[in-house]
Amino acid sequence: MYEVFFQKLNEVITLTGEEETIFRSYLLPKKLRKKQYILQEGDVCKYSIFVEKGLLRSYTVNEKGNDQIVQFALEGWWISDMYSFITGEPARYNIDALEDAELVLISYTGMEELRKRIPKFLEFSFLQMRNAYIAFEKRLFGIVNLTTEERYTELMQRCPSIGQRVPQHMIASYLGLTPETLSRARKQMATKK
Amino acid sequence: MYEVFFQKLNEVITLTGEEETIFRSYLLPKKLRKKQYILQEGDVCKYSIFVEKGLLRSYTVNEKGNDQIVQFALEGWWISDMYSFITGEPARYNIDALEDAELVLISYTGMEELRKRIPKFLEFSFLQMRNAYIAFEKRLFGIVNLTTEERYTELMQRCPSIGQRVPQHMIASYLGLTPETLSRARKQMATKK
DNA sequence: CTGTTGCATTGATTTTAATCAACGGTATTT
DNA sequence: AAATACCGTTGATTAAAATCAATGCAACAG
Repeated sequence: MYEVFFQKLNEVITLTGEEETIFRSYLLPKKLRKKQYILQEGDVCKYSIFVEKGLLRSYTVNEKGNDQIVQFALEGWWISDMYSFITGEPARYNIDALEDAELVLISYTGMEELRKRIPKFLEFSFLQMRNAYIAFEKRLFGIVNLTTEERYTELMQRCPSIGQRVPQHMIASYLGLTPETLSRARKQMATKK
Repeated sequence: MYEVFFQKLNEVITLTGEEETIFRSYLLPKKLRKKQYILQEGDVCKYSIFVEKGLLRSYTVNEKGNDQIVQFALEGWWISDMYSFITGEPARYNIDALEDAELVLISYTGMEELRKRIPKFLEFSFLQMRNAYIAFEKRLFGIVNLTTEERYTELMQRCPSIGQRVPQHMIASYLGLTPETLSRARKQMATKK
């Protein structure tokens, strides 16, 4: 159990057997069926979520009733409403499963205790957060500086599996486009080549 | 010296006198005149930069020759090209002073050693990174979900001093707008009220 | 098998912001 | 003090994407 989880952890830090035992006592397994929520807007985000298997997304519903996808999370990725998680305020995002999924949950206090009890995990958390920060920075850069087509191809190169596993209109939403615009952009790209 | 720096640090963690001494040995003071660069696109970002005084910005120049402002940094804020800083690759951003500034620089290895020698600083770095992450998340949310006017007012509320200290066309750039569009939006808002 | 639902595509129209261009005011420089 | 650069505003035009609407297709449920 928790194979992917510990594999990912061990890519960055090396846990002793004892540490791993401590770790396991904080982990909560959770299975999620397609379309099920793990977090709904307005609830407090109690857990930091690690995806062992499957595919999740976080999104908001805008005033017109459209989903605005904030993030996808494949196997080995983390997802949460970070702001709600650390402040305890109601979440602004929904998180649900786009495919049946197996998750590993860690509570806020669980995370705090783990960082205290296993200093290596504090280091992991720092590096993890730094990577997440850089990813956001890149995404922001892309939104400001790249064209629709460039943004789409960038995503497809970075995460080809997203293209296969997620319907196109959700990719459009993630890129901040309407489905129609993405469809036309793809057509453009196909004919250009 | 380094008053603001240690003040900010002590808001989060408490350093002993000895730790502060260690810290000081890693700090590099630097004064910057208005319009001077501390980092230019293509160079490697060698330092994590803390602003003691003054105002910096990071930006890219797009293919049309316009500045695209990524970030402002007021007193007490950190700024760098994080990606270049941790990978050693050439920076994609320029960083320069919008006002005469006093900075505190820490090198990459300096940061690493500090995190090792002073575990509290690792904790600080984690929390700092987490806040930066959340700030980015919010900004991305704003770009996707808020109108031009909402984004502008949000920024002005969050950072009123930016409005006083930064010319409007730079704020437009930060918000991802042309100066003309921001000017018109402001007019709109004024008449609406 | 048949009706329903979700999805991608395409066309026509509207909306929004970018672009191009000009003007007046202010600050800076020499 | 005169010249210059910088800045914000405004108007006219263009370009890009959103919106509205319709169609075809595939998967799925009853």
